[in-house]
Amino acid sequence: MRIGELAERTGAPARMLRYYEQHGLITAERSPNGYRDFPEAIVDRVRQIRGLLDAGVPVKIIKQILPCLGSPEEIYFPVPDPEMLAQLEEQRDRMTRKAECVLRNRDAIAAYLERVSGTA
DNA sequence: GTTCTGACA
DNA sequence: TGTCAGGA
Repeated sequence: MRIGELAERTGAPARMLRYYEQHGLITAERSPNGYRDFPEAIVDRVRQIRGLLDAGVPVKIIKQILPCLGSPEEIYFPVPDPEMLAQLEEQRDRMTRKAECVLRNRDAIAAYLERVSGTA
C-alpha cells in the first residue's frame, strides 16, 4: 500500500511515516515511480511505534527494542546485551517517573472537578 | 490527484 | 510536526 493509505489506517501523518522510515523504525519497498510501497504487516508495526512514542520512548530506544517485538506486545531478548539493558533500565525508570507525574496531575484535576461540580 | 525530497516561521 | 516549494 502507499503512504496515504497507511497514514489513514494508522492515524500517523504521512510526514511522520517518512520520518520513521528515515530513522529505521520501518522499511518500505519502492515502486517504479519512486513511491514507497508498504507491506500489509507494517500497519501493526506503526501502531506499536506510535504506542511507544506516545509513552515518551525516544526513537533511539524504540529502534533497539522494535526488532524484539513479536506480533503480540511482548518484549524479549534472546541474547541480552549489557549496554542495551542499561539503556532500557533507564528508560523504564523515566517512564515510571512520568507515569507517577501523570497520575498526580490526573488526581489533582479529578479533585478540582469534584469540588466545582458541587458549585455548579 | 498523490507522492517525493529538502527546508524552515 | 505542519507546511510550502518544485518535480515527476
